[in-house]
Amino acid sequence: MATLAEVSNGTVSHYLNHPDRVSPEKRDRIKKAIDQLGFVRNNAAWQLRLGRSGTIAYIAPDVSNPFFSTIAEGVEQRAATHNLAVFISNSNRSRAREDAYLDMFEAQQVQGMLVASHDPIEDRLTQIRARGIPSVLVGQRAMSEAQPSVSVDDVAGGYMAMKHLIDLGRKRIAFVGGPLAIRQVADRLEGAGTAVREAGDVTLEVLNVTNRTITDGREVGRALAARPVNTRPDAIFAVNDLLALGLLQVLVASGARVPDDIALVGYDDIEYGESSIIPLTSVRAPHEGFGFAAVDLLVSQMTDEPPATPKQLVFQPELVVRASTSAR
Amino acid sequence: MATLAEVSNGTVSHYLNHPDRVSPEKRDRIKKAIDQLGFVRNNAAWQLRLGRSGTIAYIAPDVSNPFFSTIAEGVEQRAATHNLAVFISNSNRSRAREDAYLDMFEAQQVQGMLVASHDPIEDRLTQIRARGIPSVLVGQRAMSEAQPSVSVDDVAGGYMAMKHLIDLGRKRIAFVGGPLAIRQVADRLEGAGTAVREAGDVTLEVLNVTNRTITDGREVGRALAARPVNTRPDAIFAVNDLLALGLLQVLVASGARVPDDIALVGYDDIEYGESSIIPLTSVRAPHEGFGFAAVDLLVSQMTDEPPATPKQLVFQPELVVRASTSAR
DNA sequence: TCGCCCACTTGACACGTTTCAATATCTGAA
DNA sequence: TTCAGATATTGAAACGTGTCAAGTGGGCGA
Repeated sequence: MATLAEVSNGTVSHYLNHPDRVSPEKRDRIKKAIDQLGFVRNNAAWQLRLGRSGTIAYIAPDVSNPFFSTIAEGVEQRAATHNLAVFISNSNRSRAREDAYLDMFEAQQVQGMLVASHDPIEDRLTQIRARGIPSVLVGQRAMSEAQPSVSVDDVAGGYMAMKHLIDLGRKRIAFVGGPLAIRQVADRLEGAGTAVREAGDVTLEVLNVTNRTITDGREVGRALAARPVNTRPDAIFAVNDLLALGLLQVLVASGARVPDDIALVGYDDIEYGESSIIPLTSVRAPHEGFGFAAVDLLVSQMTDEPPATPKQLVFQPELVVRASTSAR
Repeated sequence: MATLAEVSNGTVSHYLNHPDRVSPEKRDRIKKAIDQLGFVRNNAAWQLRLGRSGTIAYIAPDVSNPFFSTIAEGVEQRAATHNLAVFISNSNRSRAREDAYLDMFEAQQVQGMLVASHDPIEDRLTQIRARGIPSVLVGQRAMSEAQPSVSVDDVAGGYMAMKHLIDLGRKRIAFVGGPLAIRQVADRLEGAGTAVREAGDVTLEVLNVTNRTITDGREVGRALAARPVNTRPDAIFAVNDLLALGLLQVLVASGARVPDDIALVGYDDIEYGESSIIPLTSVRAPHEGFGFAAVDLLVSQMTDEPPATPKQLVFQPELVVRASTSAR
């Protein structure tokens, strides 16, 4: 490359990084050579020399869940303003793949990681941080003070959802979600439990699932539909919208009237909830703000400024009431 | 690192790559040093030395469209079996960002790219291929023989959808989609047009949109709802499910009966179509197979085996009829 | 004892870039 | 004319790894 333009590679480097420092004549020669060869700067070498990669990673448990892909979009947008590229990856809810990606990104020398995980992963992130790569936990409040996180107050969200159902006069309420080892799930259930205890005369049944997908929702829906009518719950709080959509689909198909027979509340307020069979009441967290805030927090760590905002950002959710809990 | 274990870096390298070639004693010393330092192989240097990165890229126009995120999942899964990591990126339907990502991935020395684009991008891919990085066009059939692609027969799909509406007896049909510069859109319209011409007594109105999102669908929906009833179409073919969902939502809210007043067909058969207000009739392409096939095609190029399958894979779509076109 | 082979280890080099000190060339003022 | 200073260019060093030829030493057979 440098030889084709008949200049030293030092000059080529200057051309690329400080074009003003190179004479118009060589500038031309180099430009011509670049075009001719279709030259692209080798990033591996560049990284090696500079010691930084200009990239950050976003690890999501499930890209096909709109909740996470919406966040991804916010992340990308904000990262672009910082001249950072984002590697999105999909752990498919598998801790093993999460680990593999963490390893890979560390080797890849990303400058920071945004990790949305369902598993307890803070220890791992602490190790990685010790080796110089900062991270932000997304969607799960960090236990440790040192670990920044961006999350929703899930206890409040759970309370909100359950209170709403109770205020509608429902008595036999089901909570669909799991596993309880997942922090977000446990928190939402905790909030819900508080509301139930306050009410006094309401029973709460917990229906466990493993994956929190539409498919899981359908399965629980079928199980409920198979029950004798008088043992069915009269309201359901689903731990996320995907589950709620699956439930809704099967319940409606089986002839149950929503919300008359069964009222339904979801969580996350994904875009498709609004256009579902019965538009879905849901607990909404500000998705876009999520991505933005996470990137800002990460960047403030990367640049070593003392972060202006508190390290653990907790958004307050809000309840969006739609047809699935209110007769039209 | 090497100094801590008191061995040469050559030995460390052997330990990492040919552990059998290093004595048990040093093996221990090195292992200890690795643990103590939390050593992770520097990927930049590794890449630089080896000249390959072990990664491929998947560029999608819109990660939040489930059609693309479902493909992403298939891609990941298949790539994992080849020991390849996948960088997913989101061009947000912007050609400029698409270009930026192509540059970045080339500099990153990915070993191959899967590109799902709405824009004519083959020239760009040809250049990149000339510099040694193979690619597979996803969702759009390549014009050039040399460019592998995985796509759906969109002309057939468009024909199918329109034929279905015509067979229902609909006469004033609208096609919602755009811009026509997008190959997929043009193909689907072409197929639809053929069905209309065959029928003879059916009129086709084309309603243009720019982004093919739920939001765009809602907008067109509002415009239609504002029309006097007798000038409204009695059936709509939306160029993708997102549009269809947006349309559906607004039309139903405005009191139109679907499918009685207006029948509606979408395209892609995303998961949420089935659980929408009125379950959506749609043209289905095998998403998962898509991702698998694309990775296989890419790998066969990377390894230089003559690819066993033909280079341009075209899947045949199938029509999934649901409530939005059939009274229950 | 000598020589040979084997197992293990080493050190130098290369990959493609940036940076930096050093050199070469030019400009304008004294 | 000379010299200080600016400007333009160069070459070497360094980043962290894998590879390879070369080296060390030990064991074993003759």
